[in-house]
Amino acid sequence: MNKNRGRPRGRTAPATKARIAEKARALFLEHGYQGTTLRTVAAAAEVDVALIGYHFGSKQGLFGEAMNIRCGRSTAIVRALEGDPATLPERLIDAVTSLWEEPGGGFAALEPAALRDEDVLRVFREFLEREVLGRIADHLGGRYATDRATAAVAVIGGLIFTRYLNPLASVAALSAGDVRRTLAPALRGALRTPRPAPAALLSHSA
Amino acid sequence: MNKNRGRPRGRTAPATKARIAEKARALFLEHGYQGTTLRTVAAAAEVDVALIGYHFGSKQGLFGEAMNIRCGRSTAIVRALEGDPATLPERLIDAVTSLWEEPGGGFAALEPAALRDEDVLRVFREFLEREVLGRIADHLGGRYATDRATAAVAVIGGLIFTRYLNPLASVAALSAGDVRRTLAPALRGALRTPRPAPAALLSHSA
DNA sequence: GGTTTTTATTCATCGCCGTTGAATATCCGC
DNA sequence: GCGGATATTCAACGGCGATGAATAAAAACC
Repeated sequence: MNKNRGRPRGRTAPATKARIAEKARALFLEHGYQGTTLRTVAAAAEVDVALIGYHFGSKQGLFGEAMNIRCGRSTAIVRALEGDPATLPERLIDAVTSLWEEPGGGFAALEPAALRDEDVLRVFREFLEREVLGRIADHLGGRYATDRATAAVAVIGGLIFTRYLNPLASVAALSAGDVRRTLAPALRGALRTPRPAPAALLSHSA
Repeated sequence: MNKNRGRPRGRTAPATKARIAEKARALFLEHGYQGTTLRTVAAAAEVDVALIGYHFGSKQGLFGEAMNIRCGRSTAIVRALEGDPATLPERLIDAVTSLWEEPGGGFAALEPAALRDEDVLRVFREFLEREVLGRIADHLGGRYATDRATAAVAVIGGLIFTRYLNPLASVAALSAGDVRRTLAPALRGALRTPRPAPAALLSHSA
């Protein structure tokens, strides 16, 4: 009976999906994850709600795909790994700050308030685990690669946390260059191949 | 007509309200803000959902009252600052892990999911700024004290973030001793007095 | 070129959520 | 002992994310 149902004329698939993702991204950036409902996304894309489920499976799926469009699968990290190992810490830190702060960068417009819910945090967790830790460990290689990459990820996560997610005045106030200068020694320490721990450090404290 | 309706016998007000807040607190800590529904709180307190609205106004009101019960401050950081400067990073890291993991420790019961709420985040921000950054900067002294303390706080914030608030498998899986061993080089790098930056590092990247 | 399968879309509905208004039973000041 | 304040349950509302069925176009098949 109804007319609007069924596959529309001449629409080759991906245009609609891309339009949904685009509108969703704009709304997520403006109102955060919670503040964006599938129904408003559907309305913005002039589409039925259920189509979002069809294309993206769930709201989380939509969020993941919509946000990964422009943040480009973090090729920034990959690029940072190439080049002089002596200045690797500086390049990694720049990659992170530019991810947020470059005009086209993925998370530029994300309000701290938009970052607080569990689903968004999960995205960062997966980003850090897969894109950052995995690639750094692969790049380092050797006996302690995982330990060194873990330490590096903790430092990078600290930068993200104290500058963007839950900004401390003293970190957020730094320029990108200041961040590089201030945090590079820590990251360099994290990446350094560990000497077998001296006994003095093991008979540590309490 | 109905039987259970109306004010019950002999109940003077605040017992019920306190019971609700208590159950709510436990559930918020266990499942986070989102993961806790008013209906489960009501069920745990053996009360109708609407009574929560009556006593607390809204879910946020309930959260605020339930969580504001206590906040303990710790002197662990101060103690860590005393002693051999050579092993200061190790002591600082131990102070943080023991804050969470010691049985009586202040944040032991905080589930990661509780991070969602703005008030909880503010507690961590103030903890890092006042308790950690301030004390470390005071203790270090000298020309670059603030920069060095900022870097240290970023590393410590990274530990808190990647281990407790938004746990990455590779960080959360470490023992407290592993954390010390893995992260101490990064923290040591952060605390090192910076040499005036060589030009090679400033003409850095892109 | 007709038939079948796959793809893209809307429609209808489900169960849960937080909130709100009304009903009702007890307590308390007068 | 009566009238308002208080404490509680009941019932419903609108909005959310999800899902299954219906349907129409396109693609694949023979």
